[in-house]
Amino acid sequence: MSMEFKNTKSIYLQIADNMVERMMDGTHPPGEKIPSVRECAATMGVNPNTILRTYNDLQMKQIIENRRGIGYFVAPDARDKIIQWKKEEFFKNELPELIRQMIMLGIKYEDLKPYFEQYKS
Amino acid sequence: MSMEFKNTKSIYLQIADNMVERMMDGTHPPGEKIPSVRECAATMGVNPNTILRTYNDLQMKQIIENRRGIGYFVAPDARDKIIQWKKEEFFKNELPELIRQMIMLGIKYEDLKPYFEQYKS
Amino acid sequence: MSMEFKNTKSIYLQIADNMVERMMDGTHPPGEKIPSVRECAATMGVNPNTILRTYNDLQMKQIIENRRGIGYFVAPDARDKIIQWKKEEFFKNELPELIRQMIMLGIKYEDLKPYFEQYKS
Amino acid sequence: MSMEFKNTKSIYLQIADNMVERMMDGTHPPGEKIPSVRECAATMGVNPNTILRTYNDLQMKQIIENRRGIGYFVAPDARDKIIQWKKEEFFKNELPELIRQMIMLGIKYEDLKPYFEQYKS
DNA sequence: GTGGTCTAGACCACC
DNA sequence: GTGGTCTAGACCACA
Repeated sequence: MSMEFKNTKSIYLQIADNMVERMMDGTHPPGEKIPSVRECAATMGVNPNTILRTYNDLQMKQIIENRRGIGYFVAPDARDKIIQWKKEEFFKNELPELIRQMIMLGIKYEDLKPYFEQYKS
Repeated sequence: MSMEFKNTKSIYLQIADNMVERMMDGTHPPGEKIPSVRECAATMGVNPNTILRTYNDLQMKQIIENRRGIGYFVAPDARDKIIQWKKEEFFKNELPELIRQMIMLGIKYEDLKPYFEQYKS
Repeated sequence: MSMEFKNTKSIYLQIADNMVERMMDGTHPPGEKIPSVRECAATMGVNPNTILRTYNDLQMKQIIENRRGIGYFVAPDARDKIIQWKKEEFFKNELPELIRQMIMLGIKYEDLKPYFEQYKS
Repeated sequence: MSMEFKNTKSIYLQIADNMVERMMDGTHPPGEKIPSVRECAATMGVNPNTILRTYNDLQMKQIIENRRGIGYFVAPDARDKIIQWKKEEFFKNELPELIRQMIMLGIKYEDLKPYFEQYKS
């Protein structure tokens, strides 16, 4: 089984997002080993170098750590790091852009409500 | 004065967004001429080819029209075209992704309220 | 002419050191464009991907900047960034290790003097 | 208790440095037995293969000797061997690089003095 | 077995 | 022309 990728974002970043989600939902808890570069590459159906790029990226963000010759592990405080990183991105970049666009389109705050309730499950 | 660009989105698309906003806020009303490729390039501080790409893009979306030898003009129904295009994009692509992310970060619908009121002015 | 590389350090890091030195000695002053990835690869006699790695590394350290489709440029405050980075490395990692070793070998502070005077030119 | 390792140098070499220091400071005097591969691996919290590599390395430098079935022993002239080896390394490789870097950073010979006195104890 | 580096070469978006 | 991404595959050091 190989993952499906959008064409609008580079694969290695989509995989990073995917890994991050799996850390947040408990599939890869803090301190645990994540799949090896080669294994992950096989699973995702991409080149090992692509995964290496993903892992490098996450390592730089201090979300995963590398133990030489053993593999990559989820950092103990990975969740904090992720939330901090994503929230910053959300409030600094995405939300203002979102609001700007909604104003332009005449969409009001209240108009969003039904879309949120749909996901309340 | 040259425009500021983010590195996460291509310049010609950022300029397109910019033009579209100026059409929506009345700076470039329907039927009016917009700046020539060269002039716009100079204003923005970018390569004329980049502007050309922006204008081509907007022309394909039927938001602007080209009168050979004279220049580019805002289409009579530009506003409708823009709203139709952007709304579709918003509800189909952006909103679901937004909600997914907010759930992951534990941000609630109500948390957005203050950000909207801030822009009510 | 291709650069000479040691075997103890990866090529892309040796090239990074090389570039940094050229920024410090004025060959690549702040704000100036540095050789394109391909050009530099040809000069150094290595694969373009290797240079790309080097440049990515320097970009992350905010020593060089990227202007889309145009090339890489030395950051305005590159010198400060470099000195800050290298000094930190020097006093935190290298110097203590150096002193520890000198003590073990019975080399005294004064023994270093002649080696420094040799480079006074 | 497991040893702390830097990521910039291979573990087996860091352990070698550690052993060498303990020979110089008298913890492991010439002729004495050093901990077995397994014991050392347990103490350090690493894979026995890693220790084996360390011991092989030191054996090749004639700093330790292997008596089959008994264990590894500090060579009678270990101290001389170490000093000879380290001094050569120091003056040939490390010192020139050190000086080059200090010049680039504008650090002078005299600036080092306080750091040495601090360790005089 | 693990990751890290490097090459060669392709294809793409962008300026 | 510029950089960015991806693949395929080799070789290495390390655990």
